[in-house]
Amino acid sequence: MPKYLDEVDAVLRALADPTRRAVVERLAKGPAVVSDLAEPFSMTLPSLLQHLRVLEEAGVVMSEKQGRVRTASLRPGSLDVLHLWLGQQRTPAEHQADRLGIHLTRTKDT
Amino acid sequence: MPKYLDEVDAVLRALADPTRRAVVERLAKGPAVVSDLAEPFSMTLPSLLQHLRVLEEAGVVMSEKQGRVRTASLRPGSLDVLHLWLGQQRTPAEHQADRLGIHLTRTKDT
DNA sequence: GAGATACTTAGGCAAATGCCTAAGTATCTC
DNA sequence: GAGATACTTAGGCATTTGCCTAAGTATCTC
Repeated sequence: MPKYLDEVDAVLRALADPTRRAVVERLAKGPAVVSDLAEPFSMTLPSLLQHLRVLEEAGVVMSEKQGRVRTASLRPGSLDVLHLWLGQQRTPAEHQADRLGIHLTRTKDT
Repeated sequence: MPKYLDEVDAVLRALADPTRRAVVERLAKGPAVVSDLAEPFSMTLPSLLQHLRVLEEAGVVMSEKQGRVRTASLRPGSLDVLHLWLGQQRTPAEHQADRLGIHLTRTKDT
């Protein structure tokens, strides 16, 4: 697997979990201290920290400890690889639609 | 979890697996018959079919059976929700950069 | 209609994942 | 420096995931 695809893999794995996405959504609004980050979840601190570690290893989140407090934040641009990958998975029909400026609406009944 | 987030969840879960991403990459080039789809993978047909089912349930792939042959294809626009979600996870700094037309390069040593 | 094809279903199993409790360790506060 | 804080590490456990083999079922081909 090429180097950039490893990154896509790590990022997608990280984002595949709802808890981790919630963390990302929270951090998109700005940095947060670990305990504050954990507060809204019905989950123990160690569990949430594990999620945070996954996000960090995927390069999506970074964190720094000052004293006994660890502050986490989103790593800017870390999700760009996903946009890139997604862009490559467009069907010929979609490329065609792009050229015509048409927006295809999906038909999915749920 | 709001309705659209369920979709994000399903799509991200589906794309979190390398085999399933490879299938998507293949289908981005055009529809394919199940057995042809399975051929490049060192995996039994039933295993690959399971992946295909996950992709279908996530709405990323659709398939149709004619006779004894099932043809799978990407469902156009199914990945749009991801673009949408990704767009919402931009940091204030990134929004700022957008306005200035600056492309942030990530510093990651590996 | 007998055999080959192309899936499909069912069941099982090992490894990965997500979560928890319990017990640290390092700082901070008084 | 004693107790409170804020993580951190370690270990365990149930569920989910990804994969397999074996045994169907529905076409197609001759």
